Amino acid sequence: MNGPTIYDVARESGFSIKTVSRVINGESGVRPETIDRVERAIKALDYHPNPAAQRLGGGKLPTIGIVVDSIDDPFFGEVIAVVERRAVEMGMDVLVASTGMDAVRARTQVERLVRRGVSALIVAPFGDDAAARADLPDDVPVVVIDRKCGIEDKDVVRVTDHEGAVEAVRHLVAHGHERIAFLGETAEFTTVQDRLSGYTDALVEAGLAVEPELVETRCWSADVAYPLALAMLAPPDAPTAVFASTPLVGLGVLRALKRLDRQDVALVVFGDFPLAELMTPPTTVVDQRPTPLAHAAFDHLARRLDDAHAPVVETVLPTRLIQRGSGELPPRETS
Amino acid sequence: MNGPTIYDVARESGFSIKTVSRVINGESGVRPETIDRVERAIKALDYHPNPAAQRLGGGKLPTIGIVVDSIDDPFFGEVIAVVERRAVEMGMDVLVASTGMDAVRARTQVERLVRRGVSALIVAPFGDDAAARADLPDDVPVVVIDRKCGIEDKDVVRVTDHEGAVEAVRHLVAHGHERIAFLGETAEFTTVQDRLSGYTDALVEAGLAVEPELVETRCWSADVAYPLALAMLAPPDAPTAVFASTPLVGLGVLRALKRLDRQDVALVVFGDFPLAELMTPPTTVVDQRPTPLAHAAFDHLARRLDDAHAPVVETVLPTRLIQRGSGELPPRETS
DNA sequence: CTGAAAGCGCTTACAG
DNA sequence: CTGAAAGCGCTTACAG
Repeated sequence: MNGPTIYDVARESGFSIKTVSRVINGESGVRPETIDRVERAIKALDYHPNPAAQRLGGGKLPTIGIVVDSIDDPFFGEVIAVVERRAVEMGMDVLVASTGMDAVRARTQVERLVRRGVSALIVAPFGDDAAARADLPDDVPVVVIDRKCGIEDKDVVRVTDHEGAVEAVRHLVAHGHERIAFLGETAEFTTVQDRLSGYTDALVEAGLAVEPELVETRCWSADVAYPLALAMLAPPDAPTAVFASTPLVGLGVLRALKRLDRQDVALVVFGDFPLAELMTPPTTVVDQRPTPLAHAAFDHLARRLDDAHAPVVETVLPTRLIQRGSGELPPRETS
Repeated sequence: MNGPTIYDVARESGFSIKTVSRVINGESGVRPETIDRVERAIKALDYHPNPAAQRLGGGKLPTIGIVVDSIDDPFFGEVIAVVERRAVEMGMDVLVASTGMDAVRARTQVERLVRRGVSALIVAPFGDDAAARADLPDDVPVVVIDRKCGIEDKDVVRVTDHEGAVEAVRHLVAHGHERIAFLGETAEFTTVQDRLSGYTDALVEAGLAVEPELVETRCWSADVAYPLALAMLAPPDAPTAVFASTPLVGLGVLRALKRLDRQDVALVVFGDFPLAELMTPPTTVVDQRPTPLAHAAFDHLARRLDDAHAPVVETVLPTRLIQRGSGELPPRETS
């Protein structure tokens, strides 16, 4: 039931286990010929190091931990998919953990993964800035994704939240809208705060008033967003356009529009989502492109695994406006 | 940097490490008072057993491995989300692995997880029956999900593929359709074979002809399904209804319908998907309900973790037809 | 009901 | 450039 151990490889190759260990870990200062013989023995025996023993001996597990809001969120699903693929390529595997948007659980999940001995962590922090910062370990490489949360001592990969929101709202303005609603999640997140300030800035830039009754920041989930969107869009003096700060919020808005049987409300959603192109009209989005984001995060991870003291970097990826129809609707005639 | 060990707990509680070990593992034959004192010490020190040491000592890792086609598939995403939540409840964590629909990779992924020492595995097998069977280990509990692949010696949780397909096609027949297309993935899978036979059986039952040119089984992905659906639906004598064997295929069909600007083709998709209700018309589906399936799989896992020799069971969950509009369209007038 | 010993398969110092 | 020793933190037999 158990495979060959380092002792078997040592015997087979004629060297000591220490030398085999050196070869496995790619340490320098081993004669090429020795490396060759050891590798031959490893192949011959189909030897694979025991990760638990590696860890206990003093190393880390060949494992990457990833902590996200929820695994079945399409955005994070794509991120995890990319990370898993890249990890497998380097012979590592991936431990997933979700926070369920619960700050306490976010903390315990990170703690558990660190205790497990993961080599590195990719984390979408959750909670207020202070909590998010406190949750992250200092003895394990961490790459923060999606939200900065005021974290300065870790590598961060995020998108241009502010600029993306500005672009979205400018786009609506350019199509003639003057009364544009903002629907978003709680303002606890830097991300959403940035998107909200982008919204505000774009309005001011266009010389339009920021109407507080058109700003709704309590959309925690699609289910919560739905009635709030309904309330916002049902009245005769409803806004002619909506900017939704996340795909989940956008989903709530789309449900409300369907319910109201309205296809004349302009909509731009921050974050692309599957089937957006199949809506009627197809949904215009600001794409945050999870795949490049995940690749960038993994690149940083690999770099830091190589050199724990590499300088901290923050990568801010550009978003991209994808015009599909809903964002190009003209303002409807107000009754 | 390192937390307390079992020795610290032994010292703190006044017992030996063996007794502490007994308490940790819930072994019987320990005095209640002893248990109490040890647990108190564990709490006081905030002790957590080192998983790598547990594993190396002879146990398994408190870890569940899950192998699926792809992590960003909404169906599997939901399954993984449920499994992760349940696992965390029992203090275990989750290693994810994707096959990318590649039989070779399916094998190596399972092998890797077993080598890592996971306590149990949840696997959506990939490949032909013989390969799928050969891939699964016998020394680790395995629960097979979604596809049976002729596996008889493992717990299996799947849905009523045949009956679900029959119900879908009957539904279309009941709404007056006589020319119903089948679009699906390769016939390599039992799952799709069952859905195809359900389609055929329902047609025969209704006294309708099975027209080979209406059966397309080469839809590997949404991208492949799209042109095939286009080719099937563009001609003037196109079928009036479509049964899509998976959500991915359904997506291809929806794109084709959008492209053809047709809202009068009846459609039932096997497998629910997000935003189905927001299509025009809303998409009628046969829901395979990933959440109950995942819970059932986890229940089996927990049972087998308790008793490795529990009898093998196969759970077949019922599907559910959700009428949303697209499946209730009447046949269009043929030109 | 409890404990002392040996061992799991690696790694880290430390030698030479 | 290579190796012998000790130790990581648990568990499994085996005693008593």
